[in-house]
Amino acid sequence: MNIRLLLNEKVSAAMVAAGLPEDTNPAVSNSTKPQFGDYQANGVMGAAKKLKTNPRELATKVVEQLDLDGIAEKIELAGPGFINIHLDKTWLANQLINVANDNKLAVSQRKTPQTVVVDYSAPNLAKEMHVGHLRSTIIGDAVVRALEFRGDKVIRQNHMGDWGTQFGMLLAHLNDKLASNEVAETALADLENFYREAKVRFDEEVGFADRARDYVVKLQGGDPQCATLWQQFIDISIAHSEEIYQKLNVSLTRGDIMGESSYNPDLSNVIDELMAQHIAVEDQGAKVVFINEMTNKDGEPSVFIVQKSGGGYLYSTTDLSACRYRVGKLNADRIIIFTDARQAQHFKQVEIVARKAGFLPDRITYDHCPFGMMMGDDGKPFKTRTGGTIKLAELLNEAISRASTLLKEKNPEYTEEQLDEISEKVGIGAVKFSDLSKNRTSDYIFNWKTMLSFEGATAPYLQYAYSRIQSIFRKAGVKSSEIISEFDISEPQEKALAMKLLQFEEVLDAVITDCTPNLLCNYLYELASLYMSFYEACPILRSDISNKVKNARLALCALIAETLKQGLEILGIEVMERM
RNA sequence: GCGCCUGUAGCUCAGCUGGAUAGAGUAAUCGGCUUCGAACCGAUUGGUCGGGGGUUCGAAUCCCUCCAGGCGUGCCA
Repeated sequence: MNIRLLLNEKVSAAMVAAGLPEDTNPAVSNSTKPQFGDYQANGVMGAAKKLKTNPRELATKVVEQLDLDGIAEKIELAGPGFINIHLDKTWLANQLINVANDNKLAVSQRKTPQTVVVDYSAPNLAKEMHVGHLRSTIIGDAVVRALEFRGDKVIRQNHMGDWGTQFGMLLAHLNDKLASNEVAETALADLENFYREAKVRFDEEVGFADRARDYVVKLQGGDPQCATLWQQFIDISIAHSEEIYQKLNVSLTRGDIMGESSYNPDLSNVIDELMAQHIAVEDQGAKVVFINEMTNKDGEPSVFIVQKSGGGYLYSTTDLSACRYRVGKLNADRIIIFTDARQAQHFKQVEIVARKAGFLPDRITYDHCPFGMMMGDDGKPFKTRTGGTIKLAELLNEAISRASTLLKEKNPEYTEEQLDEISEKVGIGAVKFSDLSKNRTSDYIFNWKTMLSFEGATAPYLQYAYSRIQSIFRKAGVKSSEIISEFDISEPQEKALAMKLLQFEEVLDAVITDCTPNLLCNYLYELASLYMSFYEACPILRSDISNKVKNARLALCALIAETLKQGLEILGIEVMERM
């Protein structure tokens, strides 16, 4: 059920009946103020401008044709030509019954499901996951779950960085460690440190850099000893990532890993095809594509290198191969890639070349969803005082520990076990929500305080709303599933909640179309906030409340709890009976 | 130099297919627990929407320009 779409259709029909062209946009949206009704249609004014007629008169004609019998209780004409729609309370109550009786909360399912390939997380296996990896991982995961909830077929792809040039350096260093009888697990216990050691040797030690480069060539050539070393490295790195995913409640599994190395056998084919089609040409010893659609710093066509002068391949080659694989083998209808904004130009180039080469037919959408870098308080790229980055594991543990402290204060009666379980849900939820609720395509500022806050517009606020509802059911001595779905919308708080509940699908659609989970965060916060106001204003279990009203309010509570739970589940945030 | 992104309340951010009086959280101040959980609710204070032009009935939103910041711009990913 998408009310906005329904009203859009109705107003559109009225516009056509009033003599307007069929493609006129009704522009129905939520009303900006309560006195302007629940929804408003603004399209008449734009149409009037085009036709050079009086908007007010045109709006009158459209309203005459507008048939919202049973849906709206009042349609008003206001200002220069706004059409304000006040929805009918009985109609709203009936819609709520549909939501209550549907296990998908009446969110309509795709009639023709799409196959959507979603590329996200993609940690670099050379390093431990740090706070910068948070965004791609959790935004991607939220979009994935939203797509699945709507009925699309999703194929997760974790495009792990397991094949870069830096691996030569890491392998050389690991080899030396093993030669001096160290065990791989011990050597790699601290990935960050291991990487730093290798980098220092690479920069300073005579001969090491050359050995590192040899390792790259050997690795890409399939040398067995290299492959063994590489595999040890990869296994430990992956285990680390999986630990983080589990803690973060992210749905990625080992089966979703399709690292850069997976495309290695196909890279030469990609080059052959590009050469055969004369899309790529040789230039200064390298194989490149000149892209006329974009320009470089000299105003000439931008250069897209697909093979280095030494014969090596680059991430451009890998991404082209990945594109071909996703279209050809995975049958993608849509490809979504989450990376930071620095790669925006790269993916634009990949798309242009892939389309030209026929790897990516026009019917397939290719969405690169960029997001900004994390900055420090000073607006400069984020670093800790010691110059490093904050490890993701460290941030998560800190969040859990702070939640635990708070929880102990508020509920001293909890057992250790309960404490651990709840503080993990609260702490992780807080971190995820604070990141997911931002929609920054540009850079954003990392802030311990807001990231670890449990008050205001945070995950704990939403979890608290859910727990409060469960508390009411306990007190009433009924289960939410036993409540008869009958609604009585009389108080303003109840109407506001009914409206909000019925907008769940609208929000999900927007999240899926634009890959913006922050809209879902906003929505759930508003829902919880409306519930808190309702909670204060409308008593439920008090003795002077009639059974009819009591039941209706409990039914409303049940729907709110379900929607909160489902919405948070899409964000990968858990709810609990008590907190 | 060129390209992309960004500039909204003290701080962190929504809002951006042009719509009516620009919203939250936080911080500050005040009020509310003998009544369904105060991680809450209510109220007040706080804005030249970076500056300047333009388009029009109407601009935070679209266009131009300037300023500031971030990123990218041929052999890293």
